[in-house]
Amino acid sequence: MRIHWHRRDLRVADNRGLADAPGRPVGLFVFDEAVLDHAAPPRVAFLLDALSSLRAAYRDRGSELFIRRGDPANVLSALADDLGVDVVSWNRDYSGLAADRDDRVADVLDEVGVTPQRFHDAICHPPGTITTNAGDPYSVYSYFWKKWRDREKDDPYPVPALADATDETTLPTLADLGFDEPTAELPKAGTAPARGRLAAFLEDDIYRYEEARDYPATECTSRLSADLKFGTIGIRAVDKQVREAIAAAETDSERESAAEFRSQLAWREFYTHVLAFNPEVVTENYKRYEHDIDWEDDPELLAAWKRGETGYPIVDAGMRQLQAEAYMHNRVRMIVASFLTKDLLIDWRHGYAHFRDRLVDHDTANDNGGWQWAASTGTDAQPYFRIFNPMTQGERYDPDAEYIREYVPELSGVEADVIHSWHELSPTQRANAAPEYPQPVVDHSQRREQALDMFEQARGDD
DNA sequence: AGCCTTTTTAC
DNA sequence: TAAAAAGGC
Repeated sequence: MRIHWHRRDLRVADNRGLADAPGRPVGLFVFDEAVLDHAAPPRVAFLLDALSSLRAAYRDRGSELFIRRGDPANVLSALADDLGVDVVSWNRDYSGLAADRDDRVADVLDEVGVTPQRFHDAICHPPGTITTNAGDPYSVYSYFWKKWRDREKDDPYPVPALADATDETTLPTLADLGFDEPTAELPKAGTAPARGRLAAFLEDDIYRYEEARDYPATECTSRLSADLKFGTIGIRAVDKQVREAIAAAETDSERESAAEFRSQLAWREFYTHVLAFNPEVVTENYKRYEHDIDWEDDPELLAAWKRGETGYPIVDAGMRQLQAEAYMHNRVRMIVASFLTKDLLIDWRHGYAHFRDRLVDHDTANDNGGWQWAASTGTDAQPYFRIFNPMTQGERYDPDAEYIREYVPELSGVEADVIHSWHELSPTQRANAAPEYPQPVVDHSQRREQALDMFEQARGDD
C-alpha cells in the first residue's frame, strides 16, 4: 500500500503524487510544527474546512484520510509500519523554509525501508527549470514570463484509485490546535467551491479582467488565491482552462485580457522561484542598498494603519476589508503597502507580519514578493521614487467611492468628491462631513519628500 | 506600477 | 499656446 502525505497545504487538485505513482494510496495529513508555525486563525479555519471536504472525498471512494499530530517522520514511519506501506509520496515545498524538513523525512523513510517519492504541483515549473540562457534564476519578471508562457505544461493529473482503509479519528478543532475563531467571514474551502470560483471567473470576468482588475468595487478578480495556496485547485488545471479561454476569445481585447490573467499565474511562480533561490528574503531586503534604510519606528502610526484609521479613505477601506474578510483586493494591497512604507516610513516587515497574521491566502513567496515590491527592496521592485499618491489612487480606482463606503461606515453618507478631497479639507469641514472619520495622520506630500530622502540616504546619494 | 519639469508636437 | 511626450529622480 501507499500513503499520500498531504503536506501543510493540502494539494488535492492536480495530484501528480497520487496519480502517477503505483499502488492504491490512503491519505495522511499531519499537524506538525511546519503546519502551525506562522499560521493564523483564518488560514487554519480554511485548512480545516478543506480538510473536512478532502476527507469526505476519500471516504466517498472507500478510502481514508488519516489525520495525525506530531513529527511527520515519526507519524509516517509508524503508519507505514501499521498499514504495510512501501511508498510514501508527497508534494515538494519550494519555499526554502521546509526543504530541510522534507529531506529529513525522506531520510527517515529510507532508513525504515519505505520509498519516498516527491512530486510537485503547486507550480507548473519547479525552481531551476526556468532560467536565463546563462542558467541563472530570473530576477526580472518580463523575461521569466515569456519563457513560462511558452513552456509546455503537464496536464492536470487524473484522480487515482484509492485503497480501502478505516480510521476513526476526528478532525481537530481550532481550539485543539491553539487558535481562536477567526473574526473574519471566510470563503468556503474545498475542491468544489474552488472549481465553482474558477468556472464563474472563466465565464465572463476573465474577458474584462485587464480593464477591470484594478477597480476593487468591480470585483473582477478570480478570488482563487486561497485555493491556489492550499491546493484545493491545481495550477495546471487553472492554467489549462485559462489557455482554453484564451483560445476561445472572440476579440483581441478578450484574448489580451485572458492572457493578462495568465501572467498573474506566472507571477506566483516567479516569486516562488525567487524565494527558493533566496530564502533569506523572508527577513532581509532582496535589493541591497549602500546603507541600511532608516525606517521609522512609530507604533502609533502602525496601529492606526492596522486599524484602518489613517484618514486616507482608500487605505482605510483596504485595511477594514482585511479585518472583515481576511482578504484584500490586490490593487488595494499595493496602495496600503505603499502607504505603510512610503508615507508612514515603516519597515515592510511590519506590514508583511500583519498580512501573515490576517490573510486567508497568505503565501510566504507571494506576500513577501508583494511587500518587497512595494517597499522598493525586492526583485524587479518598483523604483524607490515611484511613490503612490493614496488620494490619486483612490480617485482613479474607486471613482464613485463605492468600495470605500462599503468598508468605511463613517463615510457611508459622504459624497465621492468629498471623500476624494479629504486631505484638502479643513479640520472643520472634515468634522462636518464625517465626524467619526479620522483626520489624515500624515501629510502625503511632506512624507513623500521624507521617503525620497530616506532612500537617497540609503543609496548613499547625498 | 508616480510625479514634476523640460522638450517636442500639433494646431 | 496647450497638449503630449520624454527625461530624471
